[in-house]
Amino acid sequence: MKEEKGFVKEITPQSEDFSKWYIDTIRKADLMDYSPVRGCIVFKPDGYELWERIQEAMDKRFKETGHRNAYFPMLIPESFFMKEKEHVEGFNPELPWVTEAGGEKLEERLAIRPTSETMIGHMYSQWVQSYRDLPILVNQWCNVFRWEKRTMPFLRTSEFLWQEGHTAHATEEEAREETMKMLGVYAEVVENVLAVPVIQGQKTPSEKFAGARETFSIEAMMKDGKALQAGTSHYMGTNFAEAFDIKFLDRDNTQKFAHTTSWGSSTRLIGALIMVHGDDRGLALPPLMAPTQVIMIPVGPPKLREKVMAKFDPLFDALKAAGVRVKADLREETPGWKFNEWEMRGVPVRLELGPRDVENNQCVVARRDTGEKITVPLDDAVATITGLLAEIQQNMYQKAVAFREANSHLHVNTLDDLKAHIAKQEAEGGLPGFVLAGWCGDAECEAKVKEETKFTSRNIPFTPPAEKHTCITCGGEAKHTLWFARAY
RNA sequence: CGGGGUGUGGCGCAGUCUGGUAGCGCGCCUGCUUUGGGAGCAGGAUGUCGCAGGUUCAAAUCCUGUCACCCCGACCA
Repeated sequence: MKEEKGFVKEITPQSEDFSKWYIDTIRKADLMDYSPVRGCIVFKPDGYELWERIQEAMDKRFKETGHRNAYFPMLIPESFFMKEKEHVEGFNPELPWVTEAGGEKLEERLAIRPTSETMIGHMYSQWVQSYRDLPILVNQWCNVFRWEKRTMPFLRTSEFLWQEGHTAHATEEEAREETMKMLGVYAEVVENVLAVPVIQGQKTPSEKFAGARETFSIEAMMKDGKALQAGTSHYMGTNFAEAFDIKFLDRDNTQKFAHTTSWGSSTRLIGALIMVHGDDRGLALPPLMAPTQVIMIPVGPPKLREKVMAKFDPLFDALKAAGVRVKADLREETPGWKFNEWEMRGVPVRLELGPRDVENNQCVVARRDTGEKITVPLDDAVATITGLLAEIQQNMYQKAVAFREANSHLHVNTLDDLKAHIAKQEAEGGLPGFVLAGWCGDAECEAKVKEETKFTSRNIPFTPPAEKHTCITCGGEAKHTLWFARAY
């Protein structure tokens, strides 16, 4: 790896170097560009295509679970925010406002939506009269604005693209079921399509969504050992229904407030994808996500190119016919240059075909995840490659699981133990990673962990170890077992 | 908004202390030779040194002001 030529250097566990690697990688893979507006990014076609794959996968599951897409306005009247106290307090500091239009001052200023609970709550109140109008199962794909203090491409930008699902139900039971169902959809897509393993669990009260009764999240571990919240699902209870007057007449002829949920996942997932699979060669994409799954490169001197192309073109067509997203790189550059370029862009499989291969009726197949190169008879090429793509998808997921396990630490009993653990890892060049600890349920105990170690609570896993622990901070009885980590 | 740092061709930087009219690597363009892991040679193009003012015969360099961006904190999908 020649660094002076402008290529990425090896990942180091230190997050300082890691974020440099991250920025470098996404810039060289041509995924995004910075916009002239602070904290906003431009999605270039290669980056946007990753989002399209996520959208496609999510949308399919949403439809399968009975949801439909709709669209709500981007500008939200200030008075809407005032209706739910926690919600205003949570979002006010980061709202951009429209105060003037057509050269005249507006009588009520309008926020550019940071999320749509308020607007949708307002609309639902008009759509719901009877229990027969429920449930409402609606999702919206849109952009939102949050004027963040610190931004990082994809992970946290002032404007971002996301999906937000908003549902209203007649009963608490049904709404709770919906909340968990959609968390499950997130986990399934992120694990099976993005090949990113996640921990499902419940957020502590201090980390829950502003205005929610309960928040659930999926959390993933990045290659620098930090946690990334990759999706959230909220049970709102009747908080928003009461604030926006979403009432219905039930079977028993009484007025009741609806129970609502919301759930969201964003272009942040692209960041997760990069930070979980990338390596010293740049991006690495799981086949189900890769815009290009197979890159075909003819090799050998141009004099012999015609002979090579006689075998190259039919193979290209055969792969295409088999449903593989294949691309041919016929540029004049030297092969080595092209190999590196496509590795950096994360293409899972490279196929080389040269004069020697034509002679032996074979081709050379290289996989991005392991670097392994194999020779395959031309007749078997399509079957081998489709099989290989599935195998790479699996392997990348398994590798990510193994990485997370290796950097997860169970049974940290006290704050001193945690500090010793962090010091030890830092001294040895390891990653502090995730830590599982008991917690008494007191917000002050939780806050103290953050103050002293910068580890924040991630979530209470649904499947905690059976043995009970004491609270990491106060040593009292642990009501919950909690994942702690440094987080993005 | 507190603490620190940086602004020099498309990208990354040197030059600033000690003023003398701008340089390096990558990239880009042209030509020839190359092509199974980031090619070689030759030639070429690209800068009002963040902005404004000041000092000086002379400012990227010194002084004053200002803007922008980045990093560390508080906030967050």
